[in-house]
Amino acid sequence: MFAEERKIKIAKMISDGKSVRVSELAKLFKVSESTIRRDLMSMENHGNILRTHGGAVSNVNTQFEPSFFEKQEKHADKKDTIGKIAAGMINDGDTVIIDSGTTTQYIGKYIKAKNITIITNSVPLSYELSNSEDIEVITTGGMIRSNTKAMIGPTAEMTLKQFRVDKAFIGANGISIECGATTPNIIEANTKKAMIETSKKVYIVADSSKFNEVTFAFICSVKDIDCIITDSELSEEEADKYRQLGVDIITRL
Amino acid sequence: MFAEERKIKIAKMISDGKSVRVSELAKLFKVSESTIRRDLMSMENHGNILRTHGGAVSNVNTQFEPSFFEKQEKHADKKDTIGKIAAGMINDGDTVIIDSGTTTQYIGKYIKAKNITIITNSVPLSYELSNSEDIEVITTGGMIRSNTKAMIGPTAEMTLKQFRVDKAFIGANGISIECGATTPNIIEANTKKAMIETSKKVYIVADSSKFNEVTFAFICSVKDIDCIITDSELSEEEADKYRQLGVDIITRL
DNA sequence: AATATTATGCTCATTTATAATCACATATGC
DNA sequence: GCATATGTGATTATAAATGAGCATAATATT
Repeated sequence: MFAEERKIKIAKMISDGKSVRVSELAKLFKVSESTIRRDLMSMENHGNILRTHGGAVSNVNTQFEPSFFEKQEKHADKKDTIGKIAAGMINDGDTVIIDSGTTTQYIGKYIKAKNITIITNSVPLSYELSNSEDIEVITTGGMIRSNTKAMIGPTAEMTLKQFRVDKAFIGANGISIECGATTPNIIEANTKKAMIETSKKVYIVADSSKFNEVTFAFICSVKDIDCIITDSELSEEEADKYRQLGVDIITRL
Repeated sequence: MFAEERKIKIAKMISDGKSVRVSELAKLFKVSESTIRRDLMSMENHGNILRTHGGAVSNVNTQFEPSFFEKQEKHADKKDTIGKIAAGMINDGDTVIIDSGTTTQYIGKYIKAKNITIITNSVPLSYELSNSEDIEVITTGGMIRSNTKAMIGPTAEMTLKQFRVDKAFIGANGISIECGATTPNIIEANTKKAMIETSKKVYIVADSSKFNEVTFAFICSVKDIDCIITDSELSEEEADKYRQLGVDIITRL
């Protein structure tokens, strides 16, 4: 490992939003702390990190615009857990679709499976996943919605028709027994429909606040859903309603 | 084994994401370390790689952190100017293809035209452009190459076939009168070909170090090119050779 | 507030890689 | 044939990267 490679990796860790510690980096790269300090010093001189006592943090707004992250802030810890649960459903060798969205975004950081293929219509997620050596990433293409960074529309749907995958993780803004899964944008809804048609097994990921909500555009009815991954604040009575319709409800690891 | 063959092989190793060591390359090719160093030096001057103490690494895994690497990346200022010139070619209402790559990436920040549609296969560029209200962004989709963050392959080509645009800005690693435009990766070359077929007018963007270089995979011949945007270090004699073949050469604003 | 703990900057020594030579061989053009 | 250019290998002084030791500075604990 060259000094430059090490610095690039450190820069990546920091720009991913993680803060780093000198001691940890030294262990991770198997070099002395002096070396790590020198790395951080040169990186700070180049301008993109901010050193702290004990390590370093990012000093710029990371690649994703604030509005995108602001959204993520709401229910962030719940979404994080949901992401972790969903990632655990992915096995070695799987082919998977991951929808764009603030909740599905969290799945990426917890994927441990090797040798998997992921199709996604999320620009930031595709970027993140493509840094992993164990994941082949395919994007759907399509028009980008500027606020969600989702690739949608006929192009995305055409791409999805070319594939057949094991599992699809779909986000939704509303879930109800009567109206199924819904989302505000009709084009995005169509893209989600195409994802569902492409997958053998359909997982809906949505925090508990989305239940008993109905938004504008229809994605699918409850019977089309194999499994809903949500957080533990969903009441047992509510969960049972879905279970009686044959939908698995998972609320914890 | 010719020197050029050796360089091409080294370039391929690096563009596959591997880092290379001078000592290993010397053993592998059965030449002295001096020779390997000379190879790497010339490759670095051509902007293809980033040398390190002991070897070299790829210089293209850096797209989301431009400010950190700008100083380290060779020809950054030239690429910046080229990007500015290219952006000036885009008029209000145009439909445009922008290829992935370190040079084309610079086009994004200078686009001033309103009400335009941009098709791109670059993940970071699509992200950046989608923040602009005046630009409709469409991505090609496809497999992501982890080091360049380019979406390539049959999916990308299929998407491109659905459209017809006014202008395409294509990057290339080598340009020569005899061999036309070339690039190291054959799948990426095919995607570039599809872009060229989709566009009425073809612009090649490449700094002057790319001239009289030939890399592995063929993109298009000189006669397929309408205009080459490069920097002012290209000699007038060289430029005239292309002009005589009907190619516009632009080296400054 | 005093003290303990931890992190830092600095210097130095060691290892390893590099640039700058020179020398030699092999093409290329006149 | 001769001059010139190009590619290569060997040599060596110079430079870069690293780790260790230690006094000083920053944080944590009592």
